[in-house]
Amino acid sequence: MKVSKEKAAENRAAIVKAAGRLFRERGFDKVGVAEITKAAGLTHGGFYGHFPSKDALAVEACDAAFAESLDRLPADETATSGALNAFLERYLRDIHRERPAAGCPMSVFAMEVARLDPALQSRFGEGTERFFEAVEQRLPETLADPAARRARAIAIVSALVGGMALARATAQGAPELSGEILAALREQLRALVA
Amino acid sequence: MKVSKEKAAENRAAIVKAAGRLFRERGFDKVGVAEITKAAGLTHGGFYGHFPSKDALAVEACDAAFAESLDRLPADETATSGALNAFLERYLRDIHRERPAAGCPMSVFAMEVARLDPALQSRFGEGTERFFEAVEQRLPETLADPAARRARAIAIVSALVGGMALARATAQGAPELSGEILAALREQLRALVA
DNA sequence: TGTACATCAGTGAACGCGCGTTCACTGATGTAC
DNA sequence: TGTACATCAGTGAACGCGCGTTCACTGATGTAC
Repeated sequence: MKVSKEKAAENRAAIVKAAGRLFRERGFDKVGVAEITKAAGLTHGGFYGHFPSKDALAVEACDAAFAESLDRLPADETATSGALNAFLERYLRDIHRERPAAGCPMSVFAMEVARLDPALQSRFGEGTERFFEAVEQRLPETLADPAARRARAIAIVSALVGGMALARATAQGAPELSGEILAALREQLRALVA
Repeated sequence: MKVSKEKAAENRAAIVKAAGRLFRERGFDKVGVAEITKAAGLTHGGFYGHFPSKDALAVEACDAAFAESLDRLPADETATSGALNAFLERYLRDIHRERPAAGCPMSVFAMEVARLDPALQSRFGEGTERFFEAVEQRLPETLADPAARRARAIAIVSALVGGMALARATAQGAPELSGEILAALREQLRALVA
């Protein structure tokens, strides 16, 4: 049955939101269109009235996940190592490891993006670039050389993404190691921010 | 038709080898049993005479990939920053980004392992631990504190894994960024090894 | 050493299942008068 | 404002495809005599 334009827009947004959560939790391939629409309170048939394909939804869901994740960076962009440190601590918390569904898209998608839709790849690249820039802007002014600041930001984000991926990969099979990875990064990255 | 025991063992090894290559290239879910056995010069029907399931093959293929990758670390375990630096440079080369099929298993599997077979998860954890230890042993003796050495090794490996994942994810959609990531890590990690 | 036969590695058709996508249909919405 | 009707968001059955797994069969191997 038809539904008001307003309600239809809400339904579309609910699909994107559910997809963002489920894709991050289980990966693009392990979540079906039927499950996503069901999580949004709909049936799968109407999906293609909103999106041309599952891949197109993936692009929007990835974009939304990046936007959500960037919003978690300390709001003020002044170069205070304290604020950036707080962000790193938060990124490396157990809760982030256990709830990828609400977490950083790079730490869950990076390794499958290379094999997915080219449109998704360029959006992912844009999101990654914004992440690098955001971290670079928040590095303390002690690091004066612009090239070094940029490289430092890239190294920090790489360590966050790789560390979180390894911590999740070992969370069940080697829980102590998993916790140790997060602790080691909290400690070592402090030195790179200060 | 039956085949000699020797030939059968060769066939089994060929399946593991092909799986190691194909899984790393395209991911566990995107490569079928039929394609793997075909790459090994066989048909899919005989597969279950060698392995109880596709998951069981994945465990062996992952193990083999770790062994292969650890062999690439500088052979002598003395603490020479030069040898470790050479390994990092090699890890971060373009050729490694372009040929995941022969590369580090962590940089391709880490993000999907958490959703796969528990047996695979513990093997992956063991491989990761061996990687950390290998890097730690090769850190220069300037870093005396054992806890700091261990944390440093974990941070370095995390940055390698995350950086390679991000470089691959952006290789098509943002090629300049992809190259910049590898260059930044080569530069920044030098400081962490020295 | 030579022969007969049981074993079993490998073959290829088939099964069952899940998933992305399509489509005829439904009935509330929102517009034209 | 009220009524008739065209639109179209959403439904649920169905299609086609690929994949993991099974199984009856084949024929070379390797053993027993």
